[in-house]
Amino acid sequence: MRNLDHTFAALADPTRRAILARLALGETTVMELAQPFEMTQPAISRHLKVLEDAGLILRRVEGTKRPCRLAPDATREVDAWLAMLRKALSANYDRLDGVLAAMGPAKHAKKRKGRR
Amino acid sequence: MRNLDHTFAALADPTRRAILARLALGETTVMELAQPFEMTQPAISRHLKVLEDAGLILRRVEGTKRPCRLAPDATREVDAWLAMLRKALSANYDRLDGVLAAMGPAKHAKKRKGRR
DNA sequence: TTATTATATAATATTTTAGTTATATAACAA
DNA sequence: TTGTTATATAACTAAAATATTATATAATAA
Repeated sequence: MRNLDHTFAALADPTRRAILARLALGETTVMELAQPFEMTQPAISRHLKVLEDAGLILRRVEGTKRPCRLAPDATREVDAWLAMLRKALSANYDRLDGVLAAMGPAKHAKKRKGRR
Repeated sequence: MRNLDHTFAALADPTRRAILARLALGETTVMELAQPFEMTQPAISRHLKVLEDAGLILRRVEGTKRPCRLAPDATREVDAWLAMLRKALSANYDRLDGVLAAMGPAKHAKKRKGRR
């Protein structure tokens, strides 16, 4: 799951998320991406490399430009992993639900030693 | 969106994802969490703090123990953000679909200057 | 050819992260 | 009270990430 590391890490940076949000509107060049940020062009190039390595964007060559776009299956792995968590959460919720139902009202004091 | 930073960053570490996967099975203590890892207890405590700050887990006090569990709405913000991306991706896909349909077969050479 | 444009890469400084050991604290057991 | 258990915190180190400036490269324009 080495790649989940990269993908989540790539998503953890606000500049990179902003870049992705911009790319959600469609393909653009590096310069165009860099413009709204108070950051040098090399910094943006590095961010793009991180996004590319994470599998979040694709780049093609067009003359001297390198237009970027979202990778079609960008969030697939991440989605799968989060789905696991969500499933666990709803399972836990159901379990709690069952426990509460089984206990009925006002039968809360169980054998646990501590306070609650 | 400061918190998205924290949540994604927390998810970027394999140890922390393993901890979450373990918690998906149910609440446990710090020691129990630490056991499968080749890592000291303080290291695990720090990971737990990161997860807590990211809103991914909750902790309660039970005597000398601090049982952890998944936060019920752990992935909510993250899910929302990723949903935005997915939506954009499918929109882009539909758009491409439309373009291809409009072009019909074998009418690919458009006005763009470069090779393709 | 030479200049310009769009982008990448290298060297470097700064900050952040992740781990370690040592130590503190609070609850429990004896 | 004293020792033990479960966990947290501090001090520190090492490694990784982020940004900067300076420079390289490759395509286009003149």
